[in-house]
Amino acid sequence: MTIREVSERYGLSADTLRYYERVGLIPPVPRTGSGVRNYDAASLGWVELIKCMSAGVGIEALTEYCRLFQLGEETLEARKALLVEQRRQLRERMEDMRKSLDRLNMKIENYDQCLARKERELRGV
Amino acid sequence: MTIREVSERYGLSADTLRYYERVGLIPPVPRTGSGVRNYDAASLGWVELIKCMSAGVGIEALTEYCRLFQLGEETLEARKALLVEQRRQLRERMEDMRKSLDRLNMKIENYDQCLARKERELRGV
DNA sequence: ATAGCACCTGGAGCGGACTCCAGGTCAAGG
DNA sequence: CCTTGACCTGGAGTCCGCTCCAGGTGCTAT
Repeated sequence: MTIREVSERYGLSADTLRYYERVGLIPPVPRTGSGVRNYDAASLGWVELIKCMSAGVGIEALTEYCRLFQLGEETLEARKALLVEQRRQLRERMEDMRKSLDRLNMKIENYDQCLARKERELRGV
Repeated sequence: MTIREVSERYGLSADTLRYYERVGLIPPVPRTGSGVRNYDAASLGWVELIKCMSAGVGIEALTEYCRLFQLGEETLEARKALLVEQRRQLRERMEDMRKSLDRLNMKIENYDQCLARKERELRGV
């Protein structure tokens, strides 16, 4: 599968796909004789994984995960530890965002009341 | 209240507090005769607001909110619209992060099973 | 009077996550 | 053959959200 097809399938630009490979977010993609990327099922799996995870896990952790994966069975525990730590951090950030959201909701409600009051006053005049 | 005291109270560096003011995340802080910042209750309120919101809302939107606020009553509706739009975006990002978290949980569970199986095999030998 | 310290400003630097570009290669079609 | 178009590479540029720095000012304590 060409980079263009992968790009279209996952909604990631070709540049982004090359970037992911460059920095080691996904293992080297197989190439044709002339050096053109030819994504196989394994590569597609990595692309899908990274696309999904990159919203919540940083590049650095994901490259480390990819590196460990390529080292084989011996790194199973290290990989799990990495994922657990990333989960902790993600939960923390989500909790902060939830606080922002709560605050946003409070403020919006407040504006609603404020605007409704002005409305009534206008009609009362 | 000096910048140092505010810094300690909210756990934000003095540099960050100056930065917030510089880019207009909070309105100009009152100064002493010699130009030193002297935070009053209103400024503290802004600092607290920004600290809470910055986890979920971008700088640009927050500066715009601050700008509108300083323009007075006329901008009530615009401010509300801004908050509603930011809430929409925040919910979207949180949803993406939730997907990452789900995926992370699945993978961790998988590693757990994998490691447990290896454990059993080891004991079985 | 002077040393020391907290504070000021404008501007540069940084890390993360892309995004864009110039210049080059290759396979296919006219 | 020669052009065209998709792909390649390495490197530079961009945006965000800080963070650091140099050089300067002013209060305070000795």
